[in-house]
Amino acid sequence: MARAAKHRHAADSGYQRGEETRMRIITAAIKLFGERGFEGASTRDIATNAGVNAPALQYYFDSKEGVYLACVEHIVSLIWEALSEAVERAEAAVRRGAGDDELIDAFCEIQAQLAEFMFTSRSADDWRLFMAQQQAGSGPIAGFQIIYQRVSKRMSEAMATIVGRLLGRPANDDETLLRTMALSGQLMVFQVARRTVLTKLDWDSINAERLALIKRVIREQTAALMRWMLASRGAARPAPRRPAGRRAIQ
Amino acid sequence: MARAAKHRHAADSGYQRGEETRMRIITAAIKLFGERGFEGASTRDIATNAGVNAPALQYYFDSKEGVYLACVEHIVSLIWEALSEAVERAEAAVRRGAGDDELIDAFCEIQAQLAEFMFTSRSADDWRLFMAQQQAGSGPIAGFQIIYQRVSKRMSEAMATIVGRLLGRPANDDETLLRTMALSGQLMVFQVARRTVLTKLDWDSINAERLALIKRVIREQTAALMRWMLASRGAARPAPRRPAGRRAIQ
DNA sequence: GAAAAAGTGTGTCAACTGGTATATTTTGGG
DNA sequence: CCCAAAATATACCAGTTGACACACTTTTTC
Repeated sequence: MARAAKHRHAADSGYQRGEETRMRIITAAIKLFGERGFEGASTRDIATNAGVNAPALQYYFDSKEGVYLACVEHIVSLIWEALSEAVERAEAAVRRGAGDDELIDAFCEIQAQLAEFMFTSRSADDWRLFMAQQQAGSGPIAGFQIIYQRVSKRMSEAMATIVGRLLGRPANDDETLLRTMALSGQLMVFQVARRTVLTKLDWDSINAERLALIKRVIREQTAALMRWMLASRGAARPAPRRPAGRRAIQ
Repeated sequence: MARAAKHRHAADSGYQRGEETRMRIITAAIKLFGERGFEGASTRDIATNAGVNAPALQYYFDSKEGVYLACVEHIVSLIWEALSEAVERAEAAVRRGAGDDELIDAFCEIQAQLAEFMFTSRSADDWRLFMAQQQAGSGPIAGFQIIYQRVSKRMSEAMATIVGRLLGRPANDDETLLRTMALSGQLMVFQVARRTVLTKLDWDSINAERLALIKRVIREQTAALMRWMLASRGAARPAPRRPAGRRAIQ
């Protein structure tokens, strides 16, 4: 919080109006950063879009980078708000040594919450693009990493721990982590390549029914994969030729 | 090809020197567009990096957007060069009504080729970032879609057809397409979120050994999922209790 | 070997960028 | 009501951007 002193704007003042415009700026910035990337979005456009004038950005956030980081903070807090419950449940399940089915369920629940948030959160389109730009390398990546880790690290550690349990491997094992990421990729692809998805399915948007379909597919496949992991646990690795898990199917 | 007339440069002239510098510009542009996005990369920087002066870009490509589209064309042709064989094999397997195992293998082979290309292609880092920027929405997206479809459409149709066969559903069915994409996501995540992957695994780069591990994980999980699809084919959806087909597994 | 085409270099422009200095207005507590 | 803090607005700066006009050199062709 040492940085806060630099701002001319006292973030925690009793003044309400300041907080409001601060929020308007962040909202507009997320949208424009998402659409055009960090360098592509000009501070002037952000200001106009937020209904303020250009120096307001310096007043509230010191610099363009400050605006960007404030956007990250805002998005991260939104995500965590949506995921914390599921993640904490998963952590608890692991701690108390829950059974395999329960672990699988906890994992799927995190994914389900994530999917729900990805597709239904208000202004989801805006921050999803923002995140995509970030992954692509746009913006002050160092600052992003620091802030983003708050939610990402904890979530993926919870997921990796579960996968590790099922595999009978350490949670920080290379293979465990890779498998966890591949699992997450099933859902992630719908966030990152949403445009491609919509085009290929000839969908105009994602309504409740379609979201339910996506969630079902992801859940089924994730559960199937995790049961497969369970079944092949301990099996000799280099010979996966034979039908190792006959009754591994649910 | 109507656009070609606009260029002062005759792309198919006998002149060799022109083609060379044209290529140097594209190479430099892919790198810079990838690092900084379409708007973040300046034509001057691209020119300097390519060892030419600024107006050369207008001379060869008419405009900044022209440079960008030429980059897309170049990348797409590289990708297709790497994937065409595997895709054509898959298409052939489908046509001749090959067995399930063979279809699964053909699918995995496409993924394997893609992985190989993603991680080992010369200057892979450059065009991967370029693609990531594109997916994020940076750059003249309309032009990209048109060009990119040349490879993307055919590849994903081949993959969807195989998945459809295994599921006993049409290839253009919503569920088929979603499952195909979720499958692809397992690999895609390593392209899109490579930075996250490297950080979480504490890897500095991806060497041959690590690539082999990734490919094995993806292949195993993809094959497992596809066998699961096969096994649950025809089973009543809400009650996947019975091990419907044990002979279906491999 | 000269004319024409292809390619390269120099100088310049108007538009826009992020940021600053500096009013002016609005707000809230005494 | 008053006045200091908070918030908003005006005018401006130096640097960069994409693009252009035009002169120059190299290569090909007849």
